[in-house]
Amino acid sequence: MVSLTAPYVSGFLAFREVPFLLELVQQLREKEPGLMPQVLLVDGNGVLHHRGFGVACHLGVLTDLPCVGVAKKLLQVDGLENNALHKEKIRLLQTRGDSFPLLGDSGTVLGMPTGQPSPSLSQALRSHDRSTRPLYISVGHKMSLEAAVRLTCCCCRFRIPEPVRQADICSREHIRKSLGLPRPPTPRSPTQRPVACPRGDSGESSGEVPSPQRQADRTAPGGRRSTAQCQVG
DNA sequence: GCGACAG
DNA sequence: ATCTTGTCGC
Repeated sequence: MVSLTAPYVSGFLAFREVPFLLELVQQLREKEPGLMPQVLLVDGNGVLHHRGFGVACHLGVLTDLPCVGVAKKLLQVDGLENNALHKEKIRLLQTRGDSFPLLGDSGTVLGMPTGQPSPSLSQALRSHDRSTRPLYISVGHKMSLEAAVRLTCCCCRFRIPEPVRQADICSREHIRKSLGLPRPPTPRSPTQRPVACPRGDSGESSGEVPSPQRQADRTAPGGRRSTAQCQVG
């Protein structure tokens, strides 16, 4: 268990969570180097960020590991807006793997279309056939956007890539146990449905690095969870 | 009152 | 993130 002290401030997520994530990676390096992931899926943004340096970049630099930013909501920066046009583009994402580029005003680019070469850095991705809401993938560290999008999609059994999802589930369970709280009901959300995985290739292997976090303010809202993950390409 | 708001 | 309410699919 850890206790987060820094408050959550949009644009400064890394300053709240990175110290704990970094500590976990370092512990892994020291105690279980064989389990060191080749890449981290980070719950948050990479270069899709106010200053082009979100938590996925932050963690990537500090760990020297390839990192992918996997956000569940669009961070509206650099002119990017979750407006009608954006929603229409989302609507046009038909199947798993479909994506479109997120182009910021700065021209510096934050995204590009799947498969097409361009200096883009982030994309809205339909991660699952049965999920309407996209994921917002951005380069974190040492990875191309194309690879980041493909990897993320390959990790999705449901909307949220399994490494992130499992870290989330496991950390919540850990907190629940440690607090002796009653079981939260299993919500039948209209969002996620059990469907098939991407591919059934033989050479599959994936490790998981749950990174539980928490905060312990009495009245303050915001029980925390996990973030980083790994996956073999 | 309204929009923003990674987690 | 968390919380509610409502809908739909299995």
